[in-house]
Amino acid sequence: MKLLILDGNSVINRAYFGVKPLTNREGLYTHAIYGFLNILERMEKEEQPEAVCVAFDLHGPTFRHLRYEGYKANRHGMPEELAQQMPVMKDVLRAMNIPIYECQGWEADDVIGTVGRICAREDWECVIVTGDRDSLQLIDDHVHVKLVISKPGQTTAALYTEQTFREEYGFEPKKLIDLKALMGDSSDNIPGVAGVGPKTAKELLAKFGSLDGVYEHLEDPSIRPKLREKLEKDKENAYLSYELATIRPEAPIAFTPKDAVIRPYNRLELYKLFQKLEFVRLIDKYGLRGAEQEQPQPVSKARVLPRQETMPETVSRCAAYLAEDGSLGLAWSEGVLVLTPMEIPGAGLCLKEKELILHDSKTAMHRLDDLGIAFDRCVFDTALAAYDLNPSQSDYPVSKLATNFLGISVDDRDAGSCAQALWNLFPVLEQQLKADGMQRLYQEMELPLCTVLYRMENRGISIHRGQLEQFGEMLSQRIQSCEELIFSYSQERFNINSTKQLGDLLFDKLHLPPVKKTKTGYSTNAEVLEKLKDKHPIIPAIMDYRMLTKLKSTYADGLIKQIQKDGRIRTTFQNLVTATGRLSSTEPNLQNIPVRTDLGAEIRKMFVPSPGNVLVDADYSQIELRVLAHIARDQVMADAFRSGADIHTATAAQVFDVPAEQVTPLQRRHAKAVNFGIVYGMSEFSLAEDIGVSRYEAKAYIESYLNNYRGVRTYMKEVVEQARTIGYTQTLYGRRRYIPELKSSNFNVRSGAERIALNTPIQGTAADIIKLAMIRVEKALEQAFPQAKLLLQVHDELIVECPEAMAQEVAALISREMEQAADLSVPLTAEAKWGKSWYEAK
DNA sequence: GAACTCACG
DNA sequence: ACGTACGTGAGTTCC
Repeated sequence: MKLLILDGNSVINRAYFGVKPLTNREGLYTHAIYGFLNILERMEKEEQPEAVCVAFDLHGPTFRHLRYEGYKANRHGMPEELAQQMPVMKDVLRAMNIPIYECQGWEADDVIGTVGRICAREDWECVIVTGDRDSLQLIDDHVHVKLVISKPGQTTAALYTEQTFREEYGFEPKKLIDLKALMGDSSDNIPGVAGVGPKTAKELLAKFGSLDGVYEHLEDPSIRPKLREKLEKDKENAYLSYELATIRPEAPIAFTPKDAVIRPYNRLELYKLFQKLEFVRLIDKYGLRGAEQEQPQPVSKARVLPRQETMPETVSRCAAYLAEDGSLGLAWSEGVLVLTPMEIPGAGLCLKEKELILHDSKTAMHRLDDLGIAFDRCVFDTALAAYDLNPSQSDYPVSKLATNFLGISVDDRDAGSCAQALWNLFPVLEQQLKADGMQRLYQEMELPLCTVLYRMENRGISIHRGQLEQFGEMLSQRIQSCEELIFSYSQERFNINSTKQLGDLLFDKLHLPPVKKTKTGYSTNAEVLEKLKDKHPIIPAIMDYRMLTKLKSTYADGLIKQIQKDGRIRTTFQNLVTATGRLSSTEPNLQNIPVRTDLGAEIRKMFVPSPGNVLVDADYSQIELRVLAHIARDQVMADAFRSGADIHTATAAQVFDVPAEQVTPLQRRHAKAVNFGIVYGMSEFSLAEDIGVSRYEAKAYIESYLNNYRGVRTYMKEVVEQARTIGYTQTLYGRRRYIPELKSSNFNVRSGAERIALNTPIQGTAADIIKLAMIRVEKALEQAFPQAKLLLQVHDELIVECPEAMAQEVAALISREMEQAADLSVPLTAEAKWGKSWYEAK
């Protein structure tokens, strides 16, 4: 068992100097707290302790800590910005249920030493986190020190054990006191012996072993007369320094390691504090989103199961967890079993006919595959359930769920504890899903989809490597001539990829008018370049360069790297990532393959079917607007869709009050922009920007739009209002997203939240519908055309490969299944095409 | 690691 | 008066 104790003053001091000053809108400094939490999180991750606590000096950050950092302290001994953060820091720790130890008349070091000694007595390992080398004297076989070293931009920590200390210093940790007694420590007001520095002190110790040893051998001939004189003169100081440097591990504190065992956060308190500190990202990171609405969790809902030698074959349901190191934990109603990676092959494990509880089932299925363990049915995925309960978190490790839902502490590396936790989490999460009205969403959409995604990932898609390489070579040539053109204009060579260098050239040397600024300098993005393209011939060349290098590095070179031995590329579909319920795609991302430019779309020619097959590509037509028409119950928009008309033309006809036949292409283009913008909660400013009309005109468009689509106007207002009241917004199928920022007093934060509240039900419902469609398509193909395989999903589009001969029928089946996936008040249409490449099928 | 840019729906 | 469109992932530069 391991306890982590932070030297609070030292750590917050490191944090304070390690990050840029930051205040919240009330002017309260927050950066030291942020940095402290960062270090705490890092240390917990690296050390995986069972218990955590913090020691503080009672009088706040001391003069010596600051001097140590080279900081010129004011007359109060510490900067106001740090002093201010101390009480809030302690509040945060209290909300995290991390005990704080401090003791009148005793320094934090003494308290830490005391804690270390008690740990040793109870056979706990104690790891001290500090930025201060003083604590190194406490090292023994139970006590280790994690020394935090902050360099600009990064913070690392080195673990010191007896051995590593000895390697660095050449003597035992306790002798650090003798060293200090001799050399002193100006930052700590320890005088030492005048004229004796680190080098001499080390030499003396190496020879005579200790301070006493040095004075016993004062007459030793190896001590030069001058040095002997200094030592004699400051003997008293040396022994005083010895006392001062000695940490006294006898502070009168009530402590046992059990007091510090990691407990669940006080979620509501921590949530409120993070809100106050405006640590919005931490709210998600700590899984606190929606904490306002929750009932307090019971202390512990977990059952501890006894370890067993084997799992009986009669067990019909079990939880299985694969730890990072490859060991497998199994937990069932009576017991828990752990198999190390070495034991797994010989265990003859068969999980067929068992109902499995998995954590991130899609990944788990791949890994079980790799191990050759047969399995069949996953009845619950704990990570997926946690994601559905709150999709805004950054990740869903078992440790986090165990803390939040069971009130226990679990090490993510311990397969047995994790399996046990999964077993215990299952009923709790299921109950919570039910309570939040997401049981059907989970059982009928999310869980079945995992198997579909798992199969799609296994299948991959075939890529024409040769053509892709050829395309890359062509790009290289074009990039080179583009570069030459740019340098002929710039009169100097520079790194075109560097926005800093490019900005300097365009706006300082060539004196082009800066259009926009970023946090760090001039903006040079496509939008800016577009506005400048007529002002200097270098601009179009840069635009070309950007396009070409993007295609080369991300797509040509990037995809080639990912091609596997069988000529296929396999993406990972992330189903636990987005806040809206969409999927995402990584390594590689196959959801952002170019299509908008002709040259980019060439990439799609390299995505090809297996021999003898075709790719069928089916996409929903205007699914988000149809969803909007349905959810907003907008009769006018619904009628437009029912009539089968082009929605942008119909919108233009409404907005500009002309017959549909008389809508000009420009009017249609503007109406299309409004249709899109509405879905995102766009302002008139942005619309004006987008379509190049005055703000005044843009406002008139929106007004006219909302006057015609009355249902949409009402919806926009009501959906935000409801979200503010209940704390979350939801899709047609009950998927939730908590949006606490709706109550922010910061205009920007609140406005952003309102747009999210408006957009999420639309984007999320569309995502739900295509998920249902995927399950239907996979099933229908399996039955009717088993050679046809679903390969990719791109938000509103499915890509299937099938033998050429059945293309037409398969296409018809896919579009039918997609269209019937949801029953809305407007028709849902999906068009399917096919061809010998993705390019042709689109 | 943060910032910037750009690819997609 | 504010600052100005939702959701993603990847490559590059710079501190």
